[in-house]
Amino acid sequence: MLSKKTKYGLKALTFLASQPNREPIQIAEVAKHENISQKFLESILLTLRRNGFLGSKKGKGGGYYLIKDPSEIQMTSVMRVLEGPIAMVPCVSLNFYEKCDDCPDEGICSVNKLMLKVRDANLEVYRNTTLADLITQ
Amino acid sequence: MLSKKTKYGLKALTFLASQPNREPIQIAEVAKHENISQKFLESILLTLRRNGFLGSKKGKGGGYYLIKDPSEIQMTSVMRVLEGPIAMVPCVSLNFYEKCDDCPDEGICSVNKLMLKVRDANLEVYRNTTLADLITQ
DNA sequence: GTTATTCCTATTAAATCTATAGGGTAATAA
DNA sequence: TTATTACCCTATAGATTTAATAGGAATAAC
Repeated sequence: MLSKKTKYGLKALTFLASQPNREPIQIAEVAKHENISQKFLESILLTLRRNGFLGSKKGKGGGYYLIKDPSEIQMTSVMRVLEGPIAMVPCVSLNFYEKCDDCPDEGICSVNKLMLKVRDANLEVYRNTTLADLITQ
Repeated sequence: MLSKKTKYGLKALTFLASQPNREPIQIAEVAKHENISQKFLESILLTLRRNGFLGSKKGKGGGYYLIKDPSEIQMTSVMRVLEGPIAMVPCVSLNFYEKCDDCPDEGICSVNKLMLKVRDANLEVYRNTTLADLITQ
């Protein structure tokens, strides 16, 4: 299952990307427009800012805004920041590799074999989809 | 993340599929060979039997065995039984469709748009992979 | 200085996953 | 028939993760 964090984060990014300009938009406005708990969204937007997707401005007239062109934001990076590893098991993860402690040999592991295919298929989708592709005209 | 239930279930299926014949194999033997808690595995094998993947024989000399040819067992059905829906959100699920309560219109939802692609990519993998493909010769 | 807004930490509530406990039931061999 | 073996089933506890809330600190505009 996709976590609500990722779901909300994607919706927020899309909303910001669909703005006519890059003026700061308040958290409250995003939350209202996308039906998201404002406090929860607050922490999500913070994560997105810390990871280089958003800029922010404090005080009156402040808010969040995209700092890249939507067509330059790949879903691979968005998913990794919000949802975590793209691989379903650590032993096939490119960025978060870990050996399974219960598995003596990855080379003959059926789970490894299947999840490698799944990872590649997902990567293919995420690499070829940018934020710009998700905006409905 | 892939649940341990699915992971263990896949390993058990592969182990049973790699047996030279279809004689019953005891739970204890599967558990030992695959480093799985026997009690946990017990419930997983039960699920697999109820869903038509395995047969079982009680009493002395009993155990579990495959009742289909490994090449006829698609990963789509295995994953649905063990892991649940293949889709990451209910609004793009083929077998478990549900409308998102926070989303007014799926047609213009960026999450829906992205997860549709992901679902299709995963289905493609699962449909084209059978248990036979996971056995290492 | 007042107001509006983001920023940050900690905590709680709920849900899910993993595993264990403990026995019940059926089949088989002798 | 008796003992044994092994599957069958339910309940529950512990651990982890997720989702959301609370409360205030810092910053900027006016």
